[in-house]
Amino acid sequence: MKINEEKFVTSFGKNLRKIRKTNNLSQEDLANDADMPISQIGRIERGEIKTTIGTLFVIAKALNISVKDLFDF
Amino acid sequence: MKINEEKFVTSFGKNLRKIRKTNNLSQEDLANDADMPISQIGRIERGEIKTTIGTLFVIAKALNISVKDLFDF
DNA sequence: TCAAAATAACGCATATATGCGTTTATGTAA
DNA sequence: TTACATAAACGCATATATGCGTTATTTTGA
Repeated sequence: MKINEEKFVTSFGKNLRKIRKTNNLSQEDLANDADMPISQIGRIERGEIKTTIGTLFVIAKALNISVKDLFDF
Repeated sequence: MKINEEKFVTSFGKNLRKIRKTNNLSQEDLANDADMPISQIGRIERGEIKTTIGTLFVIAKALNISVKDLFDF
């Protein structure tokens, strides 16, 4: 993918990790709350994949924040 | 997918369409600016698919807005 | 009503996200 | 160190987003 898009995806992952840690949740905790595999949380946080808005929705819900907040970086 | 997620995806699509029309762009215009197929824009706006954050990025860029703004609904 | 523009709705191949498991590496506290 | 928790890094099958056409349908303006 293009360089800027790549940067965006990694920034998103870092921001998600930051939010998760702020809430004192492990990847496993978040995975359980969002009802998704731990491995997927890891891949998203590392910026390996471009996750979908469906996943954004369930993650935001598990974190009790809005999807907008996931892009506050 | 779950009912709430479905609603979220359709809401997102409607919001994108609203933003696009506010900017007086046809689907073709936006598709050209974002360098993606017209059909994909249509499917996203109709809520048929759960697009990825990579696509969110290129669409937001084409609209000269931030990804956050795409979720302002 | 007519013509043109815009959008919807297909089909199909390919790329990639997801889901699930296992193994390795890293960090952290006793 | 040792033990434990956490995260990374794999592999693999399946579901789905994407890309690119083509054809219908709807909308819009003259």
